[in-house]
Amino acid sequence: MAINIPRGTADVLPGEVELWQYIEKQARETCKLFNYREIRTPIFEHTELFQRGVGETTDIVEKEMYTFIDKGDRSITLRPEGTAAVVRSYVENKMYGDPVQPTKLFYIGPMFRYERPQAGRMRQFTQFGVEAIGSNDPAIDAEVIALAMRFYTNLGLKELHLEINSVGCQVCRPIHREHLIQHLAEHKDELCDDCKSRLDRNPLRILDCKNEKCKSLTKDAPNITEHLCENCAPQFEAVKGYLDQVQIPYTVNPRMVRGLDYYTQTAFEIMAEGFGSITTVCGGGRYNGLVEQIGGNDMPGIGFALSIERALLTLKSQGIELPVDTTLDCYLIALGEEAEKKTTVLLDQLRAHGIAADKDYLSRKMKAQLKAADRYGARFVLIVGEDELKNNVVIVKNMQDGSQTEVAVSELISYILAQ
RNA sequence: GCGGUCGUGGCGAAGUGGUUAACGCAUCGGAUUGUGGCUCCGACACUCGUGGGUUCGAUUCCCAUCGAUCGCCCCA
Repeated sequence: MAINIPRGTADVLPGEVELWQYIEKQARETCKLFNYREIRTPIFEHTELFQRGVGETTDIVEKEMYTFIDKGDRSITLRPEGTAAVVRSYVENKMYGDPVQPTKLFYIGPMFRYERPQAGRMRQFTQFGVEAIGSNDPAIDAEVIALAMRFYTNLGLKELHLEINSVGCQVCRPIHREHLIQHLAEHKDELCDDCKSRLDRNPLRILDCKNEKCKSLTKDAPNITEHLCENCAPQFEAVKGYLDQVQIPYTVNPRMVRGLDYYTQTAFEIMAEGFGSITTVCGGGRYNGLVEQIGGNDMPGIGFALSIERALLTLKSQGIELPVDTTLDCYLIALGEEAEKKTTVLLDQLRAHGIAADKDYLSRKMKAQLKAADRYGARFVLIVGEDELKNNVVIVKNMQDGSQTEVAVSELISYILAQ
């Protein structure tokens, strides 16, 4: 019995990998435009990093981490998200001391969460994320959002929809939380089972419930955006103002919450018409307590993360074709043993001059070789038979229009390069 | 962790309690002895996911198991 791929993982095969390369290139170029620099951190970290950074009571830490004990008896975890690790590196490498500030970083890489796979949710998935650490300026909140929007619009995604909210800070959020619990406590029995447990664990989540009864119960629940403190309220207003100025449309969703503990103030999600039940294609927000939480100074930060898998699914469901090049410059066909030797030399010369070239290795008939050339998207087929060998020429067949000409072997490279 | 659907050649997809298991695509060969994308002809299944049960007989019925997929929870 053959061994198959672990659940929730996927092979990216030739044909699809070109789409990945294209998307990753777009991500890097967008970051370049916004002056964010790439950082690569390990795929595993000490478990404690995520327990402290992401939060003990989050679903990620409670039940979704790939954690194991290594041979040195250390508890290690495959990273379930990128922010905690980037902040760890920021603190460890004392980036707050860099002359250039704020610290603007991005990463692209695999993340791991143990859960049931479904459309757009895998156990190993790939996130592109951005972090700006060291500035509390609401303009940088808008910049981070603009970066994500620019990335998606450059890919050609349509019907993007930005939702933002402020989840407050250590001052106003606990107060709002208490208000909410008081409001809901009266109707506790009417809440759905999930929300009953949320009441203690994460009451803000109840506002986000899709259950109709819960929706009606929270209809006149206190709104955090109306009870932000004197720091958070103007911050939120300023972020919205900057978004208006760069003409990024948004809707305020006072019920939007983030699943990770470290978020403060600005929270946002980008939604898109997409696949299955999941439409969130980017999530992010400000995390002003996180750096300190991980052992650094009190430094503000903001970032987002998006999944390349979801981006690809969304592009596909919107029928958007990415411009990928899968052509081959030359395909060589040899007829006879002597010609075979000759094409081996020609192949090497073509490649040495930067011309992508290939030949048959399955002893197929000429007809089948031409078919193969066609499949490879070859622009030219170079044919060498006995006559050509004798005259020191090569037949160059243009696969677009079917025309062909004889070219002297000595002229071949320059002829192809001129095309 | 819970629920729905599904599991037949490389891929897609019919089908029946009884024996030669359709078809389409792809692949290979031929029509066209050195010329592709069109057409025609031909070739191509040691286990119909795995294990067990019912039966004279199961790929078809039942049970279990594994896997895939979609959804819930939660999130990217």
